[in-house]
Amino acid sequence: MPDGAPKKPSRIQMRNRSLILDAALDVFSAHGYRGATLDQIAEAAGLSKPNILYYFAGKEEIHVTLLSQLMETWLDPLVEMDADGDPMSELLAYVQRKLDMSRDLPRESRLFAVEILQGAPRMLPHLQTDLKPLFDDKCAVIQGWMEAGKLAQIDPRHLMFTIWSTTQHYADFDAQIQILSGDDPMQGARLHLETLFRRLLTPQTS
Amino acid sequence: MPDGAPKKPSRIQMRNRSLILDAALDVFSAHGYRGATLDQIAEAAGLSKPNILYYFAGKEEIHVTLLSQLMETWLDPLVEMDADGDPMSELLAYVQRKLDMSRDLPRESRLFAVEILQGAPRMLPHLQTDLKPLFDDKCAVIQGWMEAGKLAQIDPRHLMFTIWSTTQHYADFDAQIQILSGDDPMQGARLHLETLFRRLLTPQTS
DNA sequence: TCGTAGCTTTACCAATTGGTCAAAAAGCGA
DNA sequence: TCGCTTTTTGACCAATTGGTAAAGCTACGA
Repeated sequence: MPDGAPKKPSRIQMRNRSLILDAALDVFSAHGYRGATLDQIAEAAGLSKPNILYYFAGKEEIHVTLLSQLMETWLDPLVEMDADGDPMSELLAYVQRKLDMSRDLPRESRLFAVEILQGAPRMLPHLQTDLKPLFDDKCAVIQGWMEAGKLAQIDPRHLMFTIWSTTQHYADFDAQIQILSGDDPMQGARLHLETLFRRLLTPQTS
Repeated sequence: MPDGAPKKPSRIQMRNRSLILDAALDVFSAHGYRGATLDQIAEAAGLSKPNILYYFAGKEEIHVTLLSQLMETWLDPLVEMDADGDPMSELLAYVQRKLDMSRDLPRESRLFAVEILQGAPRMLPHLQTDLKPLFDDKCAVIQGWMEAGKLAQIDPRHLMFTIWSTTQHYADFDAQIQILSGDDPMQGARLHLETLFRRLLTPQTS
């Protein structure tokens, strides 16, 4: 029995674990951590509650697993922003990738939002170790672009906040947007944000 | 016993009801409706649980009362936007008022956010009857300003979404911002948003 | 000062919660 | 097919939940 061998998971394990995580994503993103119940998750997954606890040690482990997986997905669009590419194209492409995520992964966006809203009790370490260095790095890249005259001057950190808030808003506040928006909001959002950030970032040759 | 007389509330009633609502704002904004418990609210208010239920019929009534009161406060900055004022000043002032609310009333902002995030189950009627007409009205005003050449052209509805998301972000995602922001974020936000919306809305005389 | 309306508390529900356990069932390699 | 591991289940538990009932306390006008 070599101690480090984690024993590859069976097909059943793979299937049920992802069944559970998918159900948990539904429930946690809709009710927050405290508002979610194992019974809801079990029913949504089509499994019995004790069976859920056969695959995960407890409610918290499910939540933490979900958040850890999400962190990667969430940072990916920012990682892809290339310091050597064309500044305006890179930033606009980043905005579009973030907007795509709001459209394609609204549950994940809400899970993230509700966690931060509640003070990020289970995610502060992740934010410190994963997000913070990446954020500082990319802000420096943007600062460099601005100093090179490729983009209009603006505080890079607040620029990032603006990108995040405007794009994620379409997932997180969907209920409100559905009420106020006439036609398909997402198509309009695409054009709107493209215009917004182009006007904001186009350098003025005085 | 004249039936329509609601009998003015005593001083004790006034004090305890507002004590409860303030405590409930803490708890609901931090955990959402399902995640909040009457015991938490009772402890935060410094009253016993049965005493809480003497003033409110139940958990839901507390929540609904809170949301109803909030709706007024929340719409007020938009109501104040004057169709007869200077367009650019009016819009920039609106942005600053919204940002002030994020700084001064972060709990209220989060209560609103968490309610919308979870599908606005207890607020859809309010949004329909209170927010929607006001929103349509103000969008028409902005549209008029743009057609008069006072502001650069952009979809007024998405402009409103952008104002809401960028300003409320500083209250709702405070936990994240604290990690990523060096100095006081609010002062930076003020300047950033002023620049942002000025660049976005300044008409280009081609 | 006393009575009564308004306020508060103690004791208590029934339902739901996260979680346990042992036994049953289902897979599955030989 | 056998025998063993993995998976699933039903019964159960202590703690917490929203809420109730009734008794006790307090303020305050007559």
